[in-house]
Amino acid sequence: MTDSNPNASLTAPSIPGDALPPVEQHAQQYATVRNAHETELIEDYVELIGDLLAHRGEARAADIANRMAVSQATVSKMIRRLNELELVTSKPYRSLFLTEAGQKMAETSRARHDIVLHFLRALGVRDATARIDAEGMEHHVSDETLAIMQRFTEQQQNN
Amino acid sequence: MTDSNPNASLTAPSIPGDALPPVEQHAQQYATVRNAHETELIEDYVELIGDLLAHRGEARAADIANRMAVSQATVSKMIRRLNELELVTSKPYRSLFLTEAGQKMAETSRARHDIVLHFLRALGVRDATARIDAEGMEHHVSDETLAIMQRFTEQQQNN
DNA sequence: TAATATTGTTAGCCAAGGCTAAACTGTTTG
DNA sequence: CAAACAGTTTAGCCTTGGCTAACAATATTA
Ligand SMILES: [Mn+2]
Ligand SMILES: [Mn+2]
Ligand SMILES: [Mn+2]
Ligand SMILES: [Mn+2]
Repeated sequence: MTDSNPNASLTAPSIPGDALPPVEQHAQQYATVRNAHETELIEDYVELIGDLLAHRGEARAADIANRMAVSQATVSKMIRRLNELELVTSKPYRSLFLTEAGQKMAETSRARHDIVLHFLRALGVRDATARIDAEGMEHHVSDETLAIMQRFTEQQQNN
Repeated sequence: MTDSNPNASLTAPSIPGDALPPVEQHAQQYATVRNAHETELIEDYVELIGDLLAHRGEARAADIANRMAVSQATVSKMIRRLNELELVTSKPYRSLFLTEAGQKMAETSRARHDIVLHFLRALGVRDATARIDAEGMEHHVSDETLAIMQRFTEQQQNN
């Protein structure tokens, strides 16, 4: 620390706000986020495949590419990975289907997604905004928070 | 679609739930999330550096590595990138400092983070859980939702 | 002050998730 | 039924964000 510290205004915290959390707790925050990032794309794919099967009767790679706004090549590579994870089954040039595990993941993800979306709407967020926010938030909401969101939404509807 | 469709239960949607959003809107959801992912780690670093400067007077690479639970090498590489983006200034083996742009980003990110954290606590989420959830959620909350969260928290406190 | 401990950097590796271009398969249609 | 079109796959590239191991610089302390 020199006298020419260019952030002088930050070095003497007159009003330091919340203190920093303990190192271990702080590290846990970031670690949990990194962890979520590893699985979230997988969940989005599986959830979308489930939705396409439910609403359209089939899930084609081209639909996924369009709905996600990524290239078909990207989808193709991801499908290979979903296959390796035994979440989907696929025959070349045919519709995708979900394995047991895939169906389970799709249901769980869809349920979580819906709770977050409905919560945001109950809060007063416009539908289009709520959909965008929910798509990202869903992967970072703990079970505890999820339960609270669900209760909140239900109470809102009983008023 | 063959007769041996293993997801038969999903192909005739008796209760199809919400319909799929229009393709363009759906694509926008995923695109917004991908976009957030590009900047969120940068924001976390800058925000943490600002916090360390405010609360500790200096921001060392080792502190960041400890608080984020990543290796020093990872931090070192990231600092180079923050330097290239002109968000931080650094001399070898010395504390980091934020540029003007860095300070601005730190403030914005911190403010957003706090609004989400305080909102979750106001909702009734336990502090430790709220901190973990906020760390991920903050990057996926629109300005619209953020404003609503802030209003909710204030009203909660006036009761 | 010399030895040791701490801190920071660099090099080289990996996986994930994007992309384009090119090849291949299946479907539709003149 | 052949040609054109649409859908799918593959190959090869890129960036991000992790990692470990080896090395360099600074700080501490015997
Ligand atoms: Mn989802
Ligand atoms: Mn999502
Ligand atoms: Mn933050
Ligand atoms: Mn964060």
